[in-house]
Amino acid sequence: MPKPVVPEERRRRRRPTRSGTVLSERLIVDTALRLLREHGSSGLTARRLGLALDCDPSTLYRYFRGMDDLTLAIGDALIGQALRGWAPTGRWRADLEAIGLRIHAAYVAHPQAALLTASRVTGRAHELAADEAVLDVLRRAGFPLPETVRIYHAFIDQTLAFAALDSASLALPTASQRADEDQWRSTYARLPRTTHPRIAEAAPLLARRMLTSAYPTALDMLLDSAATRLEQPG
Amino acid sequence: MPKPVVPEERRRRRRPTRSGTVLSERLIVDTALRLLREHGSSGLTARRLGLALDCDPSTLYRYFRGMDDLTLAIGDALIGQALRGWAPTGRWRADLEAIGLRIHAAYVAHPQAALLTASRVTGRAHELAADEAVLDVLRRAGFPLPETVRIYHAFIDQTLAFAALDSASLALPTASQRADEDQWRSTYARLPRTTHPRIAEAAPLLARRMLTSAYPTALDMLLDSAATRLEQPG
DNA sequence: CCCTTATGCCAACGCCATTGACCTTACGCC
DNA sequence: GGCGTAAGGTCAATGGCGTTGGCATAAGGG
Repeated sequence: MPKPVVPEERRRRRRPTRSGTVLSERLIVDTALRLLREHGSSGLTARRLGLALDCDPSTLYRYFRGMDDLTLAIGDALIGQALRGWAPTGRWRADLEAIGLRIHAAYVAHPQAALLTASRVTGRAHELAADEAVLDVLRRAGFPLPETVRIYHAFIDQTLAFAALDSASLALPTASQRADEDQWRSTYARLPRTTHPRIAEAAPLLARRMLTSAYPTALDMLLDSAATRLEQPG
Repeated sequence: MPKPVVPEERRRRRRPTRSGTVLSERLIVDTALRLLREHGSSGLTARRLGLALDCDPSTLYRYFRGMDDLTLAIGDALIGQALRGWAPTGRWRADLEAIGLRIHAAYVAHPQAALLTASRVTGRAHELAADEAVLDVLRRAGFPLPETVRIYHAFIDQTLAFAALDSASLALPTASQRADEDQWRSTYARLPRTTHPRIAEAAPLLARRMLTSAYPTALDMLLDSAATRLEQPG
């Protein structure tokens, strides 16, 4: 049977590690984020984390049931970070845009971590707070309940989905991340007009646009559609 | 130095494995897809693949440079499957809807494999064909070139992003995949009305809707926005 | 101040991908 | 039809991984 994990708020004894550092959930998560940034999305290992914290890898199991549990904690930290200090303005479209862009930005700021967590539903505190905020904005805007739920679902999943996708390309090892303008040119602009005429004519525009995230555009289009329905119900 | 890999079309000798089966790229990829389905997205290992094919794990390195190379081959197979047999109807909105849903469906039909490949850009033949098709539909519909590129980018990334996200939840080990209605009830419906009033009032609707993919909704909203712009340029 | 037990540490297990050396047999050539 | 070559299957080994059970020790409540 696995060792029991004591929840952070119940922790009484704080016994320092042999080298003197005192562990905590917070410290572990922060260190994990650093390792992810430094060693890539597969660079977070119990052994490495133990090395970085100067403790035995097995000690981590006093704080998390396993690496997967730690992963979820990392995800919750990202969401918490995204909404810290946010407050609604009362203008529903601006508020939703802000929430979406903030969450997306928080994930993309830690692409290696986002890759591991963006598609996990944690049900933890920060995530619930974000959901409540989105629903509240929509209800106050005047959307009926079924429409609110419909839009909420599309909104939140689209945000997380783009966060994961955009993180994936950012987290690639820099060797294969020559996905800059030159890379796009060499892949798309050299296609012969005879076989791929549409790509050929669009190549310069594509080369410029594909370097950026499509999330802001997709978000605007989603909000366009919602606004139309608010004006013309049914 | 790693062993050289002979491309499939150059293969001359077909030496059977000790148990008599004759290997090929095709056979390996198909077996890999089966293993992924049976053992989950982390269940594809060289050892297991060797066991299933009745060959030594190291034999696989005669066919692929490594497991990552095999992963890309799997992704290529999925894309090919998505496009097989599609033809445009001339109605732009229906065509885009069909392309999006087909790609999304092909990935989600192999969620464990999709998880590994959906966010990898290959630039290979089938992917280029899909891009050309989307651009062609938009241009024929009458969108100006910059608008075409803008919508294309949002459309294709939205499709892939949702494919990855939806695959992720489908591919979870069945133990933690109690994300059915009961799970949603226990997570969301038990939140007190005092702290999370919006979630509380929406809980029944949420429990039903969150079980399905938000992609069709998000796709419709994107196409709504595009249609509006086509009618009212600028 | 003492006892309990939380918490850190150690050693070990069974996985994993990958490699280099070896061997055997299918095939192209004469 | 036989033969030499090298393609391709196999073996053994390396160093990494997550995770566990047992153990020692010191923190902190009483």
